[in-house]
Formats: sequence, C-alpha cells, structure tokens
Amino acid sequence: MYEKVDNSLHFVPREEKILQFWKDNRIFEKSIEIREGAPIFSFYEGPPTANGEPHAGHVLTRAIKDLVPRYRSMKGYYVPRKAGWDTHGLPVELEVERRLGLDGKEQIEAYGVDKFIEECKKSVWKYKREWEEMSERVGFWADMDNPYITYENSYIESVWWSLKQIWDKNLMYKGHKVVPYCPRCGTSLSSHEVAQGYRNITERSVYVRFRTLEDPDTYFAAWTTTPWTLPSNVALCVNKDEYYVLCELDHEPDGSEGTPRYWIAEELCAEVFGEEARVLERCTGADLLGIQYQPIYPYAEATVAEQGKIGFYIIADPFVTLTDGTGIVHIAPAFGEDDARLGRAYDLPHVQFVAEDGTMTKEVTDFAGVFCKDADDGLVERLRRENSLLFEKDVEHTYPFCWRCATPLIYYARSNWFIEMTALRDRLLETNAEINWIPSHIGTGRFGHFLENVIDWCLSRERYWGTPLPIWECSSCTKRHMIGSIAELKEMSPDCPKDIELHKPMIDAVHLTCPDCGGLMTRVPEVIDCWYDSGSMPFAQYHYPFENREIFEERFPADFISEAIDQTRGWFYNLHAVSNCIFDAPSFKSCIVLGHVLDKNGIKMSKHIGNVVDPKEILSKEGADAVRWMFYVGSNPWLSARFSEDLIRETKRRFMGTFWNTYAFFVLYANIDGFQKEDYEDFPLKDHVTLMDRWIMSRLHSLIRFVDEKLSVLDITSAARAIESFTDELSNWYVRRSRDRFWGGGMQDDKITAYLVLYDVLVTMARLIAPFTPFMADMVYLNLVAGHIEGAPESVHLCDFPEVDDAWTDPELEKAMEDAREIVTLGRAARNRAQIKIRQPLSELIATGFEPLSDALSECVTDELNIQTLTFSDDDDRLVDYEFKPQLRTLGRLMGRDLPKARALIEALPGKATMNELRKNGYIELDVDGTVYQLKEGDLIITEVSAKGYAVEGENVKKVALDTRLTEDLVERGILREIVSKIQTMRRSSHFEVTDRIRLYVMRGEGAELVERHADEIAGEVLASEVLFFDKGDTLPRGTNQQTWDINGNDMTFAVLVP
RNA sequence: GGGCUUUUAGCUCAGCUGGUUAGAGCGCGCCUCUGAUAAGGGCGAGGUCUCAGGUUCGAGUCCUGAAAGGCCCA
Repeated sequence: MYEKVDNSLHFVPREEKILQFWKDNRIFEKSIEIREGAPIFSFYEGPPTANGEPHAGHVLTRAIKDLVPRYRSMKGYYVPRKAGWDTHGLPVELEVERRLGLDGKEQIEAYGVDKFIEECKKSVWKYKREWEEMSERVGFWADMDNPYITYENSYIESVWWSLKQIWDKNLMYKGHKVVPYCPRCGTSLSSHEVAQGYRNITERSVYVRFRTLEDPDTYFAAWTTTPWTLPSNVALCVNKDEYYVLCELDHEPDGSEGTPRYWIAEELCAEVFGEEARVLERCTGADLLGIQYQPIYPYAEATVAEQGKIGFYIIADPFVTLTDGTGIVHIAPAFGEDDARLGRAYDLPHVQFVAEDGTMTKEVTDFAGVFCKDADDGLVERLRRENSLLFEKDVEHTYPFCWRCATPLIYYARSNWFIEMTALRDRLLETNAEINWIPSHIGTGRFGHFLENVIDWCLSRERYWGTPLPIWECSSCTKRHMIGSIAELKEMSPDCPKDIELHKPMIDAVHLTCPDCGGLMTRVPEVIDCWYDSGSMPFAQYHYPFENREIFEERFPADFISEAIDQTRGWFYNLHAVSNCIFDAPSFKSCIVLGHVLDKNGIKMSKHIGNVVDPKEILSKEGADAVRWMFYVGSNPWLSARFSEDLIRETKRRFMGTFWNTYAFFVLYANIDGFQKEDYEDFPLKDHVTLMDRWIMSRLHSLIRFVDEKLSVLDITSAARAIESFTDELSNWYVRRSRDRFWGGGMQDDKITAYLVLYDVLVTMARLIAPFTPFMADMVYLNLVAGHIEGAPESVHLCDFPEVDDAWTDPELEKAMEDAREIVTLGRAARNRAQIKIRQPLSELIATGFEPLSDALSECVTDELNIQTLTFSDDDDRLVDYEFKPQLRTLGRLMGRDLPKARALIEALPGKATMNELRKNGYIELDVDGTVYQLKEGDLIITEVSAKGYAVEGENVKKVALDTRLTEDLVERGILREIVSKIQTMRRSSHFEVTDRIRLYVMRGEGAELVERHADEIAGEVLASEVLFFDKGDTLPRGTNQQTWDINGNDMTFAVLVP
C-alpha cells in the first residue's frame, strides 16, 4: 500500500516533514558524498552579509542558486557548495556606532578601537539565524556548518597573500583620489553614505572669462557652480570633437566700451551671449588644444612655480558635454574626479587651496581661514571688480550633504592606495569575453562598458573594521614592505605576539625591522575596501595557497555563479578584478544576473512605503516549492519580478495542484486495487501499451530531452514552462482519457499497464522536477519508490536526472495527437454551437485540412466527442467552398506597389470556379490595371469555407463539420447515456464508495421500457448487481435514495441502495 | 545628467529571421461537463502592441527620437 494522499494544496506541513527527513538522514551531505570523485561542477556562493535581514530578493537568489547545483549534482557532477559570510565594512561600523551612541571617528577612538572591533565582530551575526532559517526553509542546500568568514585570520591571510602578488607585480601605488568629504567630520564618505544625503538646492553659478596669453582681448568663457574651487584652477577643458566659435561683443562685462572676443561652444554661444555676438571664427575643440591663458587669481602662481609643472592651458576630454555652461570646463584636479583624472593624464600642477577642515588656505590671502563655501561671495566680488565675471545665474541641482551633520560635502583629493586596474584593462575585456553572461547583454553592455572605462581601484579606507592593509613603512628610510603571510610577519617582526589577530588595533602594534636600514617599520593606518574581501573568495575561502591547493585548483574558475544585477560593479566586478590581477583569468564561466524583486505593483519594496513582503510569512503560508516555482516559471530571472501572494497561489495551483491531483488519483486507485509497482517487475509492459500510453511516454521523454537541454544552458524558465504544459497534458488528456481503465474490478493486463505507465510517469517526473520543487518531488518519491523498490536511493535527491529513452520517443505520434486534440477542440465547439451536448451521440464528424489519423487515434476522437465516425476529407463538395488571399511572402516581391490592388481582386475571386481553373492549369491569371500576372498555387492562400447542413468550426485550412442529424437510434443512445449519468450522480450524492455495488430501482413509466431492454449494459456501467422495477406508490427499503429526473424530456425516477 | 534594461488584454506573460484575423493562463460574463481534481470543456467581452517619426508593397518585430518604470553610476 502507498500512503494515502491528501489532495488539499496545503503543502507547508508536508514540506516541514521533508525538511526534517532531510536533516535526520543527512540527505544533503549524502548528495555530495555519493558524487565524490566525479567531475567537478564548481559553484561559488556570493557571501551575504548577516548584518541585515534577508528579503524577498534573497529568496529568488537562493532559489536560482539552488536549482542549478541540484541539477548538476543529479547529472552526476560533484558539486560542493560552501556557504560564506561577508563581515567587514562600513555599514557594520555605522550600525555599531549608532548602537553605542558614538558619532564619528574621534568618539570611536575615545571609546577604544579594540572594544569597537569586538562589537563589530558580534554585530555581523545579528541576523545569522534569520539567514540560516530562510535558506533552509526555501530548500537552499549549502554547507552552512563550515562557511568561509571574511574576518577570520585564515581568510585575511589569503587576502594578504593576494595583495602581495599585486604588490610584486608593481600594480599597487599611493596616489590622490577625489572623494566625497565632510569637512566638519574630517572624513571621506563612502558612496552609500553619500547617497543618503542628496538634496535639491538652488545655487549660484558663474560664467567667468580667462584671458589668453597671446591676445589680451581674447578670452575663454567658462562656467562653474563652485567659485571656491577657482583659486585652485590649473587648466580649462574642451571636447575635441565639438565645434567652438570665436565671437565678438560690443562691450566689456561691466558695460564699458570694448570689443572683447570669446571662445565658446558653437551650440551654446547664442544661449550665453545672445544674438548680438558676432561669430568671427569656427573650429573644433582639437584646434584649441594647448592655448595658454592667464590665471584668474594670482594665488596659485607661486605654488605652480614651485612644482615646476606647466598649467593654465587648454586640454580636452570627452567628459565635456554641451548640456549647460559654455563647453569649456574649469579644471581643479583637487576637487573633482574628472579633474583629478585629467590632472594625472596631463601631469598638471597640484593646487589644493582648501584645508582638511574646509577652510581656505593661507595662499588665498584674501580669504584665508574662511569656510570654502562662505568664500564664494568674496571670490565672485573680486572677479566682478576685475572685470572677469560675465554673468551669474541661479541653478537648481542635487547636491550631497553629510548624512550625519548636514554639512555640504565637498569633493576633495585625499591620499589613498590604489590598484592599477587601468593597466589590466585589455585583459579584463579579453577574459570577460570568455564569460557566459545570462542575459548576454550584461557582458557587452553594462559590465563590458564598465570594464572599458575601468579606473584604478581605490583600495584603502581610513576606517577600523576591515582587513588591514599589510604595508609597513620605515621611520628612518623610505622603505615600504608588503607582508604576504603570518609567517613572514613573525619572521620580520621583533614584537609580534604569537596569537596575533589580524585586525586593528592589534596589528598596528606590530612593527617590522627594516630590511634595508634596520629601522623600525610601522604599518600604514588604513584597512582595505571590504569588496576586495569578497572578490578574493575563490581562493581565500580555502585558505589558499597555505592549505587546500588541489581543492582550489580544481574548483577554479567557478562553472556557475549568480547574484542580482546590483552586483555588476560589486561582486561580479571584484571577482573579475581580483582573479585577473592574481591569475590573469576569469573566475567564473557563467553567471545568471538576476533582476530585482518588486512588489505586486511593480514598485521597489521599501520600508517607508510599507510594501515590503516578509519572505518568512509567505514561505510559511504557501510553502517553499510554490515560491520557487513562481520565480522559475513567472518570467525570465533577469527581468524584475513582481512578488505577490496572488501570483504565487496562481502558479502553485496551475502546476503543483495539477501534478498533486494526478499523483493523488494514482495513489487512490492503486490502493483500491492493491497495485504495487514491485509486484510487476517482470510484466511485459511493451506488449500491452496502448496508443495513449505510447503517447504520454513519448511526451515524457521529449520533455526530459527539452528540460535537460534548457537547464544545461541555464534557461530555467523555458524548462519550467515545458514542465507545466506537460503536467496539464498528463492530467487533462492522458489521465482523463484513461480513467475508465482504472475502474472496475479485477487486474487485467490493460489495467496493470495503465498503472505501470502512470507510475513511471510520476516517478520520472519526481526526478525531473527535483531541482525545481525539491520538496514535492521527494514527497512523491518517498511514497512511491523509497521503501518499495529494492536498492532505490532513499531520497529523490540522491537519484540521477532522468535520461531520454529513444525507444519511447515518437515525434509523429506526438504530432498526430496534437491534431487529434485540435479536432476534439473544434468538435466540442461545433457541438456547443449546435447546442447538442456531448452525451447525445452523433453520427459523423468530417475533418478537413488534417492528415488522416490512425484508427486508434480516430477512435480516441470519436469516443471523446461521442460520435460514430470520423471522416477525413479535403474535397468534399457538399461541405466546401473556397476563398483566396494573396501569399504576401511571394507576391510582395513579384508585384511591389500593385499589391494592394491585387489583394482586393484576389479576395473577390469566385471560389469554386477559380479553384477549378487552378487545378486544371496550375495557375490563374490576374489583370491588375493592364498588367497580367500568373499566380500559382503557392502565391495564394486558399481557404475552405463552411457549408450548409453541418455545424462547422475552425478557421483557414483546418476545420471540422459535424453532422447534426439525429436518428431514432441516436436519440435512444442519448437517453441511455443520460440515464447512466444521473444514476452516477445519485451514487455520488449518496456518498457510496467508488467500489460499492448497488441495487438499482427504476420506476415504471416513461422510458422504463428502454431501461429494461438495456438493463445489463446500464448495470455494468453503474456497478449495479441487480436492476429492479417498481410502481409509483411502492415502498422501497429503508435508506434508499430516490430521485426524479428530466431525461431528455421524459420524467424518470430511480432509486439506489447499497444492499 | 550618462549607461544598461523594461513597456503587448484588467493581471502575469508568449510572440522565431518583418507577412495575412497579435496569442496563452488567471480574472470577468454566458453556457456546459464531472465516479480524482480547489478541476475540465466551449463561447464571449476585453488590445491605438507606451508615444511620435522613418525604412518597406507590408512593422508588435528594423531604424531614429520621446515618455514612463527599474538598476547602476554621476
């Protein structure tokens, strides 16, 4: 006996049982163990941070990241899955700061860095349990007991090793980077902090003029919203591909007489100077390169002279656009990222006249000590006095403010450590081309573009909770040393404790002895960008190269990774960057880039809108399989997916409900008949299979092929959709058409065959869907296979993925069945139209436009439609006329502009006459305004149309005509069917068991004679052991259910009883 | 502001290299069937394929531009 199946859709308690089963029997561990020694399929788990709660998007990520390894595992690969945790970084520090009530670095130092670090270390586990529970609940299988943790010494040591590789390749340097900086807090802000503080403000922008050296009446017109950076100006920048003009005005800025001339972008000239400007010359930006001008303020002269560099001339860069301003951009390399980049490229002088506290430096003599933004007024006033100011204008734009203290941030050059990614640019692009991105546009688009414009990686952070940058500097000479292992550290250090922890502040107390001069070396204060940690996971998770050399080597690069699209410049880039630096190779071969999960209205989930769906709640309501399935089948995973309970319920009903019911049906009848698969191991199945059996088996094996192909190229959605439509065909065609094979007593060969086939389909399906809906798959498997079939694995997840058996596939049969089903659909429509219900037998259905079906298939159709004959006929004159339409594909080329007219003519052609001509000559002639065209059959779309006396359904070629005439015999058979149907209804409403044999009473009167003549037939259908007749008024035994029906116009009364 | 992406029925989605009347499921209305089913079947209503130009005999599909949503970056 199989365990009785409850056909409700409450999957949650069943899933919980399965979870327990997996845990108790170590199914995950076994699924790995049994594949040991097999070829590796390498999967890298992107480490989440347990500093925040998991949300619906993480369920999608885990659903995808679980499916692929499960599939590969069942395909025979060894798929180790090591979980990991991302633990370092500023968000952790901020959370701890907030909790401890600290504000800023000074207070952290006062509190004690060692205690602060301890708090950080604890804080990163805040939501560990939530993450573990969510992962387990969705059936995400990974080794959570031995995860890699980025703050552990062994992990950090591997990171250090990799940094030293980079150091040894001379790819690391110290330089300036412009960062968003809060002058009040004295610290730079990370991008995500900056993002919190954008505000819309109105600010003054100024147009100023720079006098050229060669001609005192010729100027460059420039524009800026930050006058306080003008004292630090060292160059002006144009776009060399844009056009510029030299125009002349009739007055100086202050209104006095003069004819000053200005260089300005052609497109912006009229906007800035109006129509009065006379254009004298026109050239491209390229022609302006190198022209020198006078500094607008005198402050920088000495500083520039000191540096021995050349400034104050025209440079060019594509970043200059003509959307506003003048097309000539003021460049101050200390105060803008583009500026800084150009400063490096052109080797411009470094002028930074704002101090770390945000005040103007002493060089700006007029405003020394004034907060930079407050100096704007004075600076502009001076320009006005000196006639350098053209105009002022208010502009509205967004500007970042410090999220902590609301001070306007400034972009400010700070000293930082960099990895020279620009030197690897070409290799980054080449190795990127080897990656199979899904969807592919990521590789060429978003990610590819990012790599094309790659900038050097600013690695250092002036913070506390991170991997310490292992560079030591000598206090007595200029020596710098990079440490690459704990052993090296201990060897070179006179004061390294034995159990050194590789974190601030402990590591800062460790000194080295300078190998060059013997002096004392101290570590630089910075930690590194925590993204570098996660980019190092391919090797650091295994403490490579200090341990696990082989493990790393055989698992690098990963065959598969997947995260959401916001990781493009995050984890995807960091993995790629680090592995290119260290191994000159990509670190993953294929990657599914997931879209974001939105709410049911397509809006991003966010706490303050209050539309966040708690994944825990949904999982415990609808179950994990349902949520997983919704993600797989709903839309392609790279598109943003909407997440709503309704959607989950719908997809769950469509697939899981249908599949589960089919399974429950099988178990119900198998148990009634005492069928058990193991009792029929030697049954010669192939000798007994029917057409329907061969069809469903063929469909099953075609499905296996399709799903396997799609999954092997990571096309999850197509695979899932195919499974869904197969399930529908299984339930609503195979099982429905085969139902009566399972009824009645006895165990004939045909019944056994039906059981064996349905069993095979269900069990094969269980293996096929195991990667998708692992819970339901195992429920079915555990009941039908494990414990029944000797030697079968104890869980479906220890099985192999199903393989295609070509002995079963029969594409022609599948095609023919498709036709049969189409005929059935049309036939049903015809019946509906003629208002003749299925229970009324009819004599004939004529199908046109179909290949004739085999006898067996025809029988399937006649039975389903309750007709006596199915006839195939393509030229039955009684039924058809013809209509013509142009075959645009061929005639478009032939006729061109005549086509619209020809089309009208063709559609007006007389049906049968034209058809006869076409058959006789092989062509017809068509005269379009005097041009005669010969049209062959292929140039026309020929449609057969309806005829009289039949109910006709269908369009174009494929049609059916239903003969609606009723004979006496047909009417009688209709009544019989109706009678049987009503008695069946009574059986059910009396709550008899399906197998109960009944006593049938029939009241004498209308139709009773008919029953008498067909008593045996009726008795057989309704499982009646005897048929008795009674008269109105007779008393029937107690418990008899008596009812009167309108049987096709006759009032008839029946009664049923289980004796 | 830039890059990438999405936009097809009330909702979720198909729609191949341009081709004839743009499809499916859900939902809705009417009808129907039911001895596994919370199901099945038929019909119907519901579409300016986001918009505007262009190429073409012909555009949901190709090109240009715009709008709206999403992501990343500034």
